[in-house]
Amino acid sequence: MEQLHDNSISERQRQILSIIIEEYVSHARPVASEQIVSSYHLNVSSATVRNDMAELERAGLIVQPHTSAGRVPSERGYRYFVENLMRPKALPQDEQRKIRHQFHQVEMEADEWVRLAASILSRTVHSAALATAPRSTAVRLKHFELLAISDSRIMLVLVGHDGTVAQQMLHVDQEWSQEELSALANHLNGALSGKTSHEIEAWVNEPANLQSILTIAPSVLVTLSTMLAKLERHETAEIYHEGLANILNQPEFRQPERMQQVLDLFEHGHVWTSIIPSIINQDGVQVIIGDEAMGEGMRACSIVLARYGLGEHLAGVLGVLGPTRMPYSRSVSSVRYMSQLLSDLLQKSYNSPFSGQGETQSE
Amino acid sequence: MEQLHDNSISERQRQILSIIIEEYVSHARPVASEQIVSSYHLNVSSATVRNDMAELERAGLIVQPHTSAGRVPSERGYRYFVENLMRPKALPQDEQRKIRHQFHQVEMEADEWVRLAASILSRTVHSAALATAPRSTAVRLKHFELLAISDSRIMLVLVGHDGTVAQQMLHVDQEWSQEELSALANHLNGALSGKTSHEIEAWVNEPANLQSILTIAPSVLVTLSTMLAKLERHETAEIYHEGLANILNQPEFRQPERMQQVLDLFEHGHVWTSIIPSIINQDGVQVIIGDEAMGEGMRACSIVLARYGLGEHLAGVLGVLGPTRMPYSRSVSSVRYMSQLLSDLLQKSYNSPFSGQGETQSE
DNA sequence: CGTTAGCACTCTCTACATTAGAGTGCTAGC
DNA sequence: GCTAGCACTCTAATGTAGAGAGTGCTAACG
Repeated sequence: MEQLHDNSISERQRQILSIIIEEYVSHARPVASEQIVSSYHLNVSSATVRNDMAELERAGLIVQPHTSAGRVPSERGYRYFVENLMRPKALPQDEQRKIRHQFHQVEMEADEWVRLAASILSRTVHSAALATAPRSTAVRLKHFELLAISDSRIMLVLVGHDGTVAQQMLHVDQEWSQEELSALANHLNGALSGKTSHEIEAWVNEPANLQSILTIAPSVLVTLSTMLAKLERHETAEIYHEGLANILNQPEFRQPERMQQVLDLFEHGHVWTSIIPSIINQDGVQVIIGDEAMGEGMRACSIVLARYGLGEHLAGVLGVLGPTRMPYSRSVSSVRYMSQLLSDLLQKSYNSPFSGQGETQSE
Repeated sequence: MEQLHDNSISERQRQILSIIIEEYVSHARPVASEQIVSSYHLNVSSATVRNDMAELERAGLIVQPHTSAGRVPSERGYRYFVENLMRPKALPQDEQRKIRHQFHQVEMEADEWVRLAASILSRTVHSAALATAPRSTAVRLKHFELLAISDSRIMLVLVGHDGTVAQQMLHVDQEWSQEELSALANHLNGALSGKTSHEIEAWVNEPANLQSILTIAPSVLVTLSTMLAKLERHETAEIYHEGLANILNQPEFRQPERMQQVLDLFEHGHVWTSIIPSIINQDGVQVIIGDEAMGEGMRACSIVLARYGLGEHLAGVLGVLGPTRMPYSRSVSSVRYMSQLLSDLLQKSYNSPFSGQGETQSE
């Protein structure tokens, strides 16, 4: 049925591609035709497999490191596998139980859960794992403080209704006493508590609201609003990571420059800031292979990511990063299960008084 | 004059030890007697140097990887060098200028400075660098919030007078409404704002203070006090790090297990939590060689650390981590200079309204 | 007694040649 | 369309020899 659909890859060729990928992923060395017929009973000879491999190579799905070597999947090959061939099955029951057990063992907080999730992921998939703590997608201001730091600097600290915090320095050209600042903060807290970034923005535009307030009020308000907005977009989210050693030990990262790139990624992860917001807004597990989404030079790396959270209200991202030679099926299963699990835990823990406007629900 | 002082290491032998260390540090390969006399004019022959080297080996300061190889410094050798031989001179003027330039280029905040400091350190010393943001050594409560998260959980968020923040979850056996919690927080904020952890502790012990307050008040107060105390001890301090690739590329970290150890150190740095508080309370640059302070297995690593900050009030830690084969002299100079520079910057920036009780100073 | 030239000895490293073997592509035949 | 068979290519492993690096020791020298 599917034979014609993508030009002229026969069913058996697909099967061979699958085998090559599986074998290569687990043994990290080129796969030979003889090896395929002996390990899997295809009812054809190695010569036939060779012919098929020649075809797969022509289609750009596998490559040959050198003349007398077996075949290795190409990036396109992995992509094809992930999209058409692989069928990730759920994690085995006992593994699921073991994982759940670790979570239930100790009563913990969201941040700890996320850290634990990264740790477990990195171990089950044997690669690096990463995760961000859950954040509300619509943060409401709970309270903020203005602190006089020096003549020209004021620190603004805000607390969201969900407990998230953010700090930012404000530069002003006039000196303000702590008393003046506290008074201003008091006044504004009364008016703004419970508002979102948009609502604050709107409030500022009501001329009446700004009368008889200190002259720095506008800049304070703008800063407040943008800080809330940043929180919502997860721009300031801290990213937990774990298991770097797992992938840096892999043969493909022996070359110093490859290693350098991966480490850069984790030390000042500019890349994440572009990827994470896009993941947050999608359902399901996303697979990024090679340099598909990241800059050139992140070849040799793949990422499997998923969103977790409570519907619209609270969300985070978690996933694994490994070499392109990665067990995609297992990774996808693990990431999917873990995101589901984390969502469930959050559900139980935050049957959330702040999830909506006034709608408080209880069990 | 110093000849006798430590048993029978002659002046020339010390000189030879210095040369061996310098050479080995920069070229990463065992140093031969011939190499020493040809590169440095010692006015003696290689045979003499060999005799001295035999003696140095007997003293445990150098070792020989195999029979026909040159010598390599031992951990004791490095330690001896750091304590008796090396004289770190200030960084060259132009380098100092270049570094200062990077700081002055952009007006920044303390956190950014610290990050930049780590980044510069890692580049000037060519190893990994780490730094913690400055924290007050006596944090006063500015404000706190109680947030109803679910039936049995309350989140406590506190803001210090210097802008530091901390969050913690509280478990309670009774359900509290957000209104009740806010009222309690309001009341307590009024009474406690400006107090240190000790003062809060004392306040709690005044029986009169706890009358007619909600029953969860005591646990809230205890939590508040311990959170403040943790802040002061830098236990929750985030550690910036940079330049991991610099050291993981070094030949001594080729073995996977070595690499593993270093990465563990950075991923969940339990080690730091014990080292950092002890550094905070000392002046000057500390050098930790091999597994002197860290667990077994951190062989092959050395750390050079120093405190920076404003007298008693505000302090942080910064330093570099590299292989034991590290340019100690340069590291010490760099760390010293950087800590001085950071202290100066803080001095100028935080001519601090909150450094003492009420003593506000201005320029 | 400290220093040195000389030398034997040990060990490593490199180059080179050789071989074994892995794996393919192709051809001819079923 | 499949397969047996084979020539061809390239890699990886092995062995050998020689060069070179570096030492320790000894005997001689001031």
